[in-house]
Amino acid sequence: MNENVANKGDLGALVEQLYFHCDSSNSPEPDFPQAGVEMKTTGVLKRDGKYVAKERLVLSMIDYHQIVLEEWETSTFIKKCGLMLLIFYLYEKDKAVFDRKFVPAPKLFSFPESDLPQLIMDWEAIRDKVKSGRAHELSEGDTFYLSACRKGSGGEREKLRSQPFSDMGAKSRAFSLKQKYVNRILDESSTSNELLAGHSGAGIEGATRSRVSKYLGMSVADIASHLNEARGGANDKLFYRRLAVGMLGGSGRSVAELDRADVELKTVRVKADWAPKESMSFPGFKYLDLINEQWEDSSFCQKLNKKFLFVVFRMGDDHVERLEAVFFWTMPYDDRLEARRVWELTKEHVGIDARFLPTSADSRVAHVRPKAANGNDKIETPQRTFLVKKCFWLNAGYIKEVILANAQNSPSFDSRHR
DNA sequence: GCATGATCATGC
DNA sequence: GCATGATCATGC
Repeated sequence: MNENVANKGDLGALVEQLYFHCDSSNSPEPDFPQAGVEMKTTGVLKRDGKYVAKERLVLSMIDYHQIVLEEWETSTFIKKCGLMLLIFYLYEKDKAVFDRKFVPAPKLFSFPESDLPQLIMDWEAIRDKVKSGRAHELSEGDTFYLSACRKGSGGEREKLRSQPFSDMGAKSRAFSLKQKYVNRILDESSTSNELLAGHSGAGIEGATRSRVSKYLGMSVADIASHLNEARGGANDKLFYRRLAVGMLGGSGRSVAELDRADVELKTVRVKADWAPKESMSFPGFKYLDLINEQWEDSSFCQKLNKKFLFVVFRMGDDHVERLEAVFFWTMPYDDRLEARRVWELTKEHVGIDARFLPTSADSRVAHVRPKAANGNDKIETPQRTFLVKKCFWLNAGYIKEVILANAQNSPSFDSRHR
């Protein structure tokens, strides 16, 4: 056993061999078959006095040929990971594995009863995607707690696996618990294990639907008075977001239950014809960072791989703005490829002349535009010039497509708009 | 009326 | 001080 910081599996293997005197293996059986316990070693960071997950917790590999034959209760996954010994260590960069501290205390973990409805829905969503011959389209954004994350390193990473109902090769993936979900496991003080209080049986989608149903079709003015919210100044750009958060039962800027599931909340205001007033912005990038990044590691890619919750307000023909639609959305595979193309194009152009980046005419899906405090808010480019900060945007036209495809059930959806 | 550039308010 | 989510403003 060599002491190699780079080998991410080493610490787990060391603990298994030196402490528990057993072999590390990649078998579908739990690490301790007699006890039915799977051991997982994972890094944590300390933030504001609390332990938080360094990353998602990767569990067992997904066998595309096997999972389509399975049900949750008797699945390979639940056999292996139904009961886990979670061993945490404090991740400190550049520290050799032997020197790491094991904090907080290990935890014998099984999935809480209240999370099961959602976990099962997640597992089934992954299985059913493979069943429909779309294993190659899997995305972490497909699900809420349990996701299908990329797994494999170096050359292995690009190696494709076969899937049962399609000739397309699919990237190898493993079940994983989202980072935010692991944070909840770590958070001892976490009182609420509920999905959305009072609606746990329905999963996050169902719970969200029942939360907002009473507001659908209601005018913005009525919603605001219901929630005791008021528009701030003339430039209150977060008013609609506060309404959305309020309707979803959250406070401040976010809804705790959706945060834990790593859901990206987006409020969209559309005109009578369902066209958004604006394109949709994403976090800014630094020119100098972008040229050294890979797509998979870019923040744009990571955002687009999330599950989104759209809260759509529409200006009616009667000039009254209403809550028109609330729906979850995951970016379709082909559109993720197109977003990637725009990103790669941007990376290439930033390297040549950062003044000229893709505009909305260059792609159906995404473009690049400023996102800065003002005209003086500039950062350095590879050409050693300084340009105003920018970010990626999803085109308003693309967002319109998404909304039209998902808002059919809204109170005043009119098929003529399709 | 859209595309593009410019900027605001807020929370951490 | 900056990242974030969002909207304003202007020219074509």
